[in-house]
Amino acid sequence: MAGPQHEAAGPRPTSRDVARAAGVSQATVSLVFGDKWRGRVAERTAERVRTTARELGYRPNLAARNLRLGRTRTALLVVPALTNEFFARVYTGAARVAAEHGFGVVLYPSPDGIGPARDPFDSSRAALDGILASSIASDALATIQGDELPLVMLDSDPAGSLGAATVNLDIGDGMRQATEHLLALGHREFLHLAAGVDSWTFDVRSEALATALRGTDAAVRTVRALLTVDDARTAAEAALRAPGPRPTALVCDDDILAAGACKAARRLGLRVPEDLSVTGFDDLTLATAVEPELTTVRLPAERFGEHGMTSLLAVLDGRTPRTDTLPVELVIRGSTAPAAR
Amino acid sequence: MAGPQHEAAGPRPTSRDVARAAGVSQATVSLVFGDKWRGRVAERTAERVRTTARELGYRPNLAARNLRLGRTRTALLVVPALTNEFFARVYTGAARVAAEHGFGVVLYPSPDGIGPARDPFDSSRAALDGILASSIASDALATIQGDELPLVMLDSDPAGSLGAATVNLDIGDGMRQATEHLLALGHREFLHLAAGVDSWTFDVRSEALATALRGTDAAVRTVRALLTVDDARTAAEAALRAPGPRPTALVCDDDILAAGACKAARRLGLRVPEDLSVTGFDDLTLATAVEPELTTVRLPAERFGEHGMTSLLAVLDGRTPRTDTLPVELVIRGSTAPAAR
DNA sequence: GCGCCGAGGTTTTACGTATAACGTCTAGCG
DNA sequence: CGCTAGACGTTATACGTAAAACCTCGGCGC
Repeated sequence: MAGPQHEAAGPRPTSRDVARAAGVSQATVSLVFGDKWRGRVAERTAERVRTTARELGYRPNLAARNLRLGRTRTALLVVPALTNEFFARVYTGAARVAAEHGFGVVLYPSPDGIGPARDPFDSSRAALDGILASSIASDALATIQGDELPLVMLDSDPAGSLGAATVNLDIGDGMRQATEHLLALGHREFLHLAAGVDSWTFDVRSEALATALRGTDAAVRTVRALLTVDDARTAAEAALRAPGPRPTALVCDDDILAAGACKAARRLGLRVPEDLSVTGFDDLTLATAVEPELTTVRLPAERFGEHGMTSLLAVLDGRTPRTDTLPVELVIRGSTAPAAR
Repeated sequence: MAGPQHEAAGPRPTSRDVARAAGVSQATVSLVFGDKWRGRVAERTAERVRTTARELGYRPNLAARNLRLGRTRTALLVVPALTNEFFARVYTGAARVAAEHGFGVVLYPSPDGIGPARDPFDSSRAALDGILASSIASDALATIQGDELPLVMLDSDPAGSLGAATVNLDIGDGMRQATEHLLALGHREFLHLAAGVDSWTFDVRSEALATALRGTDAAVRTVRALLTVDDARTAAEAALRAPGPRPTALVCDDDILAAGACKAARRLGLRVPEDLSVTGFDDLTLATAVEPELTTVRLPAERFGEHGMTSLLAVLDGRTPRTDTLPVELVIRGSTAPAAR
C-alpha cells in the first residue's frame, strides 16, 4: 500500500488527463516533461503540473514518444550467447554507456536457442535506433546489413567490415604475447587448442601464433574443441596422447578450453605447470577459480562494450565511422613455467 | 552489396509509401502485414503488396504499432547482474519462451554499475507490457510496485510477494539435501559460507541448515563473504584457521564461494575432499571446471526463467496469478567424501 | 498613445499504424 | 430481374506525444 495513490485502476492516465486535472493544456504538460520548458512555462505552473502528474500516477507513454520523435534511444546488441561471461561483460559495459546517454540496450542472442526468431527486428520487439553487432559471421551480417540502421561491428571480420564503424580487440597481439612468453620459458613443442566453430577468429589466432614461432625451431599442432570444459578435456586428452613428441605448451583460445585442458593433463598424470604449460584467453572468473590459476590473455570486455556503444552514439550523432583497436594484455599466473629439460 | 535494393537512402518507407507503389490503400498494406487478411484481401493483391514492400525495404514501424495497439509485446527482466552465469541462464530461458510467443525481453540489471538509472522505466527505454523481477530486495520492489504493470516475482521474499504471481526455487530443500548428504558421510563439524549481502535468502538457507542438523550432534558456524573467488578464499581461510574444532564440511551458498573455499583449503594444506568436504550451489560451468569437481545443488536456471515468463504471459492473458515452486537437485561429485576419523 | 517585445501559455498538426465502419461489384437465387 | 450475400477493398479515425505556429497581455521606450 505504499506508492502513489492509484485509485482509478482503469487505463493509464495520459498527458491530457494531467492537463485537465491541472487546468492547463496538454502541450504544457508535454513541455514540462520534456525538460525544455525553461522560459516557456512558469515555475509555479510547472510545479503544479508535476504534482498533479504524481498524484495521478502519470508516466509518459514511450511508444507515443518514440513515434513522435522518430527515434527510440534504444540500441540492439547482438551477441552469440549471454551465458558466456565475456559477452555478459560486453553487455554490461555497453549498457552502462548507453544509460549515461539515456539509451537502453536490448539483446539479440543470435544463434543460441532463442526459438523461432525470424530476424533480430522481429524478435526484439523494440523499435531501434542502431545496432551493435558482436562476433557476427558474414551470413548473419547480411541479414543485418539488409536493414539501413546505423551499425557498429564489434570484433568483426576485417574482410566484412563494409565501411561500418568497427571496434576490434587485438587478438593477434594477445596470441603473440602468449606465444613469446612460452618461447621465453624455453618451450618448443606447442599445441593450439582452438574453439570449434570455423571462423575468421581462428585464422587470426593461428596466423599470429605461426608468425610468433617463425624463425624459431618450435613446432605447433592444432586441435579443435567445442567451447565447453568437457569437450576441451576430451580433445586435449586425445591430443596429448597422440604419437610424436609430447607438447609442453598448450595455447588455448579460451579460458574454458584451458580449464578443460588442465583436467586432461591431470588425468594423464601430467602436472601443470611443471610438465605442461597452459595459457587461456579472456580472463574470466574461471581463470582464477581453477588451480593453478591460469596465465591468460586478458580481454577488456567491459571497455569493449563501452567503446562500441560510444562509437554507435557517435555515428548516431552524425560523426564519421571510425575503426579502433583495443590493446590486450597477457596476465601471467601459475599455469605456465619453464619447460622441463 | 547484397540485400534488398535501398536506392532511396532517405527516410524509411511507410505503409503509405508501399500502398501508393502497389496501387492499394494503406489499410490494405496494414491488413497484409497484420496476418489477419484471410478473406479480406485477395491472395494476388497480398502477394503484390509483399513484393512491393520488399523492393522498397519496408518494415513496419514498431513504435507506431505499439502506440496503436496499446501493448508492446515486451517484458522487462530485472536481474542483479548478468555477469553471474545463473542470471544469464535465467535470461536465456525467459527469452526463449518470450520469443515463442512473439515477445521480446529487455533487461534491467538493477543495482550493478549501470550508471544513473533513475528507475527501470527510464533506463530501459522500451515501452513495457509486464515485469519479471528476480531476487529483488523489498526497497527496489517498492519502486516497481509503484507502477501498475503486471508483475511476476522470481524467487521473491515470501513476506513481500503481495499477491503477485511468484516462482520460487526450493532453496531450502537444496540446503537440506546437501546437509543430509554430508551428515550421511559422517560429518559433524559444519561451516556455512554465505553470500555477503544481508537478505532473506540467507535466512532461508540458514534455517534449512539448522533444521537439517536438529536432533544430531553436529555443530555449525557461519561466515560471510562477497560473491567473488578471492573474497571467499580469504574468508574461508580465516575461518578454517580459527580456534576450536576444525570443520570437516563446508557448505557454500554458491559455486563461486565453493571454488574460493577449495583454494583456501589447498593453501592450508588440506586436501579436498579427504580432509574437507565442500558443497556449492547453482551448478555453474565453474563447478565442473575446478578440481575436484564440485558437489553442488543444481538450480534449474533456464527452467526458472521459462517458468517465470510463462507465468507472466498467463497473467497478461488475464489468468489469476499462481505461486509455483521448482524443485532442485543435489549433484554429487568429487568435492565431498566421508569424514576422516 | 502606439508599437513592440517577451513571458507564458494554447491550438493544431503530424508521427505510422490498426481497425471499425462503410462502399462496391459480382454471382447466385427465387 | 431484383435482391442479397459474400468477397474485396477503401475511408476515416484514434492511439499519446512533441513542437511549430499562433495567441494574449502587461510593460516599456519614445
